[in-house]
Amino acid sequence: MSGKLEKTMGTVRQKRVTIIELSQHLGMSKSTVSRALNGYPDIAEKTRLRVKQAAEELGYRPLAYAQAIRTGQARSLGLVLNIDSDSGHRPFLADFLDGISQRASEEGWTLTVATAASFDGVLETIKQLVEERKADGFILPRARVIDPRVAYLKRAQVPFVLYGRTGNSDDCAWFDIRSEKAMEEAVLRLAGLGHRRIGFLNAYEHYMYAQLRDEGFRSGMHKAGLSVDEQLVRKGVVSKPSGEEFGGALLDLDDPPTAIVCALDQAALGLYRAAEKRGITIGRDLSVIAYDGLPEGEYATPPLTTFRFDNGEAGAILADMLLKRIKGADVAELRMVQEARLVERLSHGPPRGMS
Amino acid sequence: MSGKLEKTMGTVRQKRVTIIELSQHLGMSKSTVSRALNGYPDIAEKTRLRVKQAAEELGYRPLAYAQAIRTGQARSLGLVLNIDSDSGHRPFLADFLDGISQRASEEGWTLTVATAASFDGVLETIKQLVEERKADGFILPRARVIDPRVAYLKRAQVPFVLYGRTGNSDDCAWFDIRSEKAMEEAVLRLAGLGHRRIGFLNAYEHYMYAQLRDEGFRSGMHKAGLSVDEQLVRKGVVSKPSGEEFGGALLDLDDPPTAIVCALDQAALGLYRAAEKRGITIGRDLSVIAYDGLPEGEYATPPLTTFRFDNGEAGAILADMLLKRIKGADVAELRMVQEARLVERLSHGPPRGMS
DNA sequence: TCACTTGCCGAAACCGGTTTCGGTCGTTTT
DNA sequence: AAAACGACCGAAACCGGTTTCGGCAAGTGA
Repeated sequence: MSGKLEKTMGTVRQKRVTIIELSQHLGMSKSTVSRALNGYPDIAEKTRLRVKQAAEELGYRPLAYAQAIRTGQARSLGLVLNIDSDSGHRPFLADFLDGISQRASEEGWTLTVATAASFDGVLETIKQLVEERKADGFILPRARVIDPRVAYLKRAQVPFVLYGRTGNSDDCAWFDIRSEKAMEEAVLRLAGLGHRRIGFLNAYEHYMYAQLRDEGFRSGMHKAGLSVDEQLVRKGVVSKPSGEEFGGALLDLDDPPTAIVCALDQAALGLYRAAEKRGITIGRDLSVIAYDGLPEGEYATPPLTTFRFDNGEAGAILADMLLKRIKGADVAELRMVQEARLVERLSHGPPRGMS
Repeated sequence: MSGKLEKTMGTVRQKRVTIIELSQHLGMSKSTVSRALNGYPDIAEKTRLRVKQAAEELGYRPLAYAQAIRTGQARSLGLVLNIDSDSGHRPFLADFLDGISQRASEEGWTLTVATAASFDGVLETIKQLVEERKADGFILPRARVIDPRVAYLKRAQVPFVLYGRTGNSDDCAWFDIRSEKAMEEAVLRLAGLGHRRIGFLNAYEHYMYAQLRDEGFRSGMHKAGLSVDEQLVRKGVVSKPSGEEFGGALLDLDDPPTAIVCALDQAALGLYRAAEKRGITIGRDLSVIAYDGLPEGEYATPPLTTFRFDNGEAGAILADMLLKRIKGADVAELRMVQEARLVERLSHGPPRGMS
């Protein structure tokens, strides 16, 4: 019988069994209990079993923050989002989060999420989390070519993993989807259908992925034996309105493209509007291939051909990497790329007049 | 000069200034420093200023977990998601999260997110978080009529707020959107256009919102002077496939409805497919009004008329309530409802033959 | 048989804060 | 002028764990 400790009256905050109570119940010192539970080798196996069983019975669970004060680990992964970020990136979040926190949970870790209103705010928030030690490491979504988050975390010696590469990610752990390959494939496929004037709606070039997708686009054009008309490539189109604006600009050219590759589904969706306003039928007069796999794309008219990747998987991989990194793994072994998968729908086809 | 503490060599984990160092720097005891920073009244204002300034200069920031061990608060809000939940609910998440963590950040709190694979798992995860004290309170999305999370948290005396009401939420804090009102309005509007046979595709009735929407639907029918044909109301349709199945069933009736109200956009989107397969044109042969404001709805053909609510706002409100609740506010003052806004698009109109 | 390990555990220090308690000093009351 | 008081701060306990260190008893080798 454990006795003596259930005396507290009804309304008091649920009593919790502490390590001291557990040790008293067992008739041994709390240091022994602690070491038994934490797998120290100088505890007899028999004792360890007794302790574990009693802990189970009494429902003992150590306070995370009490442990942290000595170990220095909060057992929490940090993720800082910024709100004003182009909404094109938002839909990912749900799956991404699931992936991360699922993997974290398996190890008894949790995910600490914070948001900031601007990219500068993100850095500030990360600093705060680091200084208060609310997170032991960070997942950094949407790597930038020059990324101040990376600079800070390196200096502060805090573990992190990148979703995407940076301009110089030699000494970083990262995971990325080879979206440049997807862009190349998009171009090649369009060229294969007979398109020769192919446009490209890209994102802001301070995002590393935008730079990579640009390379992919150009590489595809090169492989297809086509030359890039710089008039047909536009940057900074990451939203529906900008997609409509820049996409429309391409359509209004004297010699408009017969196909447009979009780095983002959102841009393509904006382009749809521009085309509609001009009486251009996508899939017939104009081919479009994009990237992201947003649910809206499936319902657009015509359904949008796009590249998709499971962001839940990405989240899980990143969480796994970060966990390993925190536990001391070398960055060199924490790098990984995967391919996006083409979802062929009806927004692309042979150029008008060739069908 | 603070002196003496910068001796550590290069590669060591960034040195942090502790309260002891700060107190030494100031030439006073650490208890005085602590109380000065925490606003105790027995500290001279002049002293408090000196301390605050020095803290600022040295960049002192207390460790969250070191504070927690004495105060018992981790300064973190808990949110436990379940993965297998019908995907119809997922898109909300991004905005919702933003809202929560934004509000939390303003108070120096963070958001701890965990996921579970099943609803039972959610309860287990919450228990774990509570016992380890990784969160001081919880936001419970998607209240159920009988909600085990509520039962547990009440017993454990842990603060929480509900997103939605439960069957008996008298002694709970909650925020909800009056979706029953939306359903009523949908019916009234359809009836006003001349519809008399109106169907209803509802969600699982163990969700409180489903029960409320059912009431709203019936209330609308009643106010319109229409009687409810039970044949035309179906439950448990929360996904695209089930929307197609159950929606199709309604369309296949001998005397099919001329309009269908959907408790969820996902259901409506499934219904769109069913209609398409049967050669029925939505907006002309069949009117549809749904609820959620998913982005897909805007791109569906025809664009879906639906009720929308800003989930970022909901998140912020819930976080605010939870914070207040944790600080001791009474549940009676922590209740709030808001209305969803109708987004009129092209999926509804007068019944065939009346236009 | 005695010194030397080795296995196992308890005592106590420690982590970095917060909170309680009591003491000093200048000021007011009587 | 003594007593009472209030403002202000320091010493020390405390929170609930983890980790270091030392000691005892049994086992081992010479």
